[in-house]
Amino acid sequence: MARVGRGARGPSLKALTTLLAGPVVPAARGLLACTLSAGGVTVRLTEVEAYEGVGEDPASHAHRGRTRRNAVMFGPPGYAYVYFTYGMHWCINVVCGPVGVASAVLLRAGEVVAGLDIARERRPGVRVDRDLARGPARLSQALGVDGRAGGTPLLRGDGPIVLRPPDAPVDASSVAVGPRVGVNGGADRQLRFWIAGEPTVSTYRSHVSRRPRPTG
DNA sequence: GGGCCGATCAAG
DNA sequence: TTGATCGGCCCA
Repeated sequence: MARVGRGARGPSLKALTTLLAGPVVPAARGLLACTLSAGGVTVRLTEVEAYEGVGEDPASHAHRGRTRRNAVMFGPPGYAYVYFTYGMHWCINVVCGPVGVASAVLLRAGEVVAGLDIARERRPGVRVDRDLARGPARLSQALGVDGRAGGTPLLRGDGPIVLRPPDAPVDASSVAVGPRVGVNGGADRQLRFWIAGEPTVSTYRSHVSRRPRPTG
């Protein structure tokens, strides 16, 4: 769909900036295959989830309106919303939409493409490189990202986290869609996007378990 | 001021 | 299947 000229070259930084300022679904799709660099490690994003803003998406942190915690979501696009959950995990979001619209994209998984040694150090016990950034909290841990990176710009290139457009665009036919993970409200909506066939995608909960009833 | 729950992960 | 572990948010 996206006709980006210049051969196999992906979208420009400017194009990505524009994309993030718009509706969250195209923004989420456009974040696939982008690279994210922090703390000496670079990952290629393989799985993301879109979250709408106030009112329409019960699963969104901004659903109930603006609070001190989610204030970044209401700001300009292209900034990091980093939140802490389950008493131990950090997760990274890219703020989307214009100022006042609190949509965001949760970065769920990626493939480590640079800084492999550092990522392995940050995630001791991981046997397979595929698992280094497989899952939102793992992704943050591999990059060494925590709450301190919250509210910083991602596209400017001078912050703790640097987001760059993909080297090569993702073919639309290779993007898979499904329901979001661990979401109660709005679970029926198809707002999770990943690159089909990527081993780094956390597909273990891609759909409801279909285990047959023991006794019928 | 108190209690509950969460956009998770890893081990049994 | 369940424990770990703590900040945000709701209710009193």
